[in-house]
Amino acid sequence: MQLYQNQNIKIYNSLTGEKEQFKSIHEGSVGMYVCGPTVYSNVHLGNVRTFMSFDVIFRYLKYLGYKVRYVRNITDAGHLENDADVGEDRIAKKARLEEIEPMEVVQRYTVDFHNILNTFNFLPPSIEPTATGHIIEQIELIKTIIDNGFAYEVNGSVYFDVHKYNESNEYGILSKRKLEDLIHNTRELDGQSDKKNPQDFALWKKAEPAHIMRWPSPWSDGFPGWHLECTAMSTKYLGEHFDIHGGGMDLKFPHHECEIAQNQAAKGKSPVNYWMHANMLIMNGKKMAKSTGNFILPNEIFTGDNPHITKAFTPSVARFFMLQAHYRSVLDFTNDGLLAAEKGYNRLMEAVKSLSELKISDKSSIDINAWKQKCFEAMNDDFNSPILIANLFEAVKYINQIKDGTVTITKEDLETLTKTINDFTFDILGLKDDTIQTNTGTDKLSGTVELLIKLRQEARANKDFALSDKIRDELAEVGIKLKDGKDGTTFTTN
RNA sequence: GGCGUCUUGGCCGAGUGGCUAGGCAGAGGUCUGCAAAACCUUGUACAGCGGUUCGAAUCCGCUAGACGCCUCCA
Repeated sequence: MQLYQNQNIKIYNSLTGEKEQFKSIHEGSVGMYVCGPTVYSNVHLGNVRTFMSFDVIFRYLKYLGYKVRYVRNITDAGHLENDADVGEDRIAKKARLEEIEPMEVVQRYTVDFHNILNTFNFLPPSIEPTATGHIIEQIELIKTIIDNGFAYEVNGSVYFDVHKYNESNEYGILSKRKLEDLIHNTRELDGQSDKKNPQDFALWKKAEPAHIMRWPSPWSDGFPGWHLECTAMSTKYLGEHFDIHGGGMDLKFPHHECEIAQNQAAKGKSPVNYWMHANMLIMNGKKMAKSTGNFILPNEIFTGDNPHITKAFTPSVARFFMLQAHYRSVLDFTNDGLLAAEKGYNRLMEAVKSLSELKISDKSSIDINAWKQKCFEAMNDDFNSPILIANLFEAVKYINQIKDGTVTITKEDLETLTKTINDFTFDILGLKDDTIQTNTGTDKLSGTVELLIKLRQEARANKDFALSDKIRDELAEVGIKLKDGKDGTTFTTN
């Protein structure tokens, strides 16, 4: 008996606009595809938030006992900077600017991406396929779409015929757009496009002579269209029809819309049961943009080296901060928000650490099993991590009250509490305890401060408060804070 | 211009047609030589205007504002 058999998960499906009961296609298994990054620059903090949302979803589904195959791709083939028919591909552009090979660009930023995600304690996906590793699959897919009459070749390039597709299918079904509206609102092109209609999108592009990333195909030496890779790779690893497809809100149109169209055109079926879209991360109330300076790199959070924050924050604090907001809400990244999150996070960690010291009683005055079920229900309700965190703080209060003796707990309930809070905090939310370690007496600084603490203790015993306060204040000046607790004095550095 | 989302107390941020979200800050208290820390208790709310309803912050309409997409983006 797996946990998931007792839990009713509801997922907000972007396709229908409603929360729906989750039921996997194959009993006990879940296939989930998430659009990964294009590796042409350092990973954006907004990317981190999106992938974090799906990391938590992945963790929860696994925790419930599902066998989850989580596929997240790396887009390493260059794609054009715009959907008009011209422009440079972004990886090639970066390669030119930095005077390195396109594949060096790809390698550099793939490594950066993995480093940052590791720092944030992400679980690796089950499969992380690359676009350039699936050129053959993409070419085969194009052939099928051409054979089915939904694509045409012009001058070595192949385009998806959106108008033709719309006659028998619904282009815009996901993003709630109408083709006629799109036609009216499309900006004028310069007339140099090979497309029949501006709404058509490229499945294959013939490469200009200077273009380095190129592959042979029946139509030309060229490269695949951006939307195609996800269709090819999701189909290869999850099948023509799978459970969950996720990504950032901004991918809804045109990217995911085109994926649906490609799948319908090639296989005659909609690819996905549940479409999930994570909302945007903004900063100080505005869109993050390098150009305006309203921008922060993930790494700068850990070093504090950015004008928008006043200090460094640990990865878990940043993670905790993000998970305090629901994945479908816009989240405003601010220094004050981080500061508040840090305090809350520390309080949670302190409580978790003190679980082993709690005294047990014959009776419990609190209902731990009801509390535990509330934790599950929070996650069952469209992966509501903020509600889960609120529940965790309810447990923090219990823990402190048990310490105070105003609440009692039995041995069995304490075991349930301990397991549940640990599972949800660390396994499901993916937090780590990276609170500042108090002294352990293992290094020279600790030994020295321990000595001062002892001297202060003696001064206090002798009522020499002038000396004891001097020790405390001057240590504080060099950044060592003393904390007087019930079991003696500890210190923290900053 | 088109499409869509959102507007909650000092700040962040959940949620529901009638019942405490939670965190941070503030206030009161416990502890302390004093403080800090820690812990306990606790006030303040649903953008504005109409409507539906026995009852709406929660549903509908209008107004104002914010954001996103429509062009590469998670």
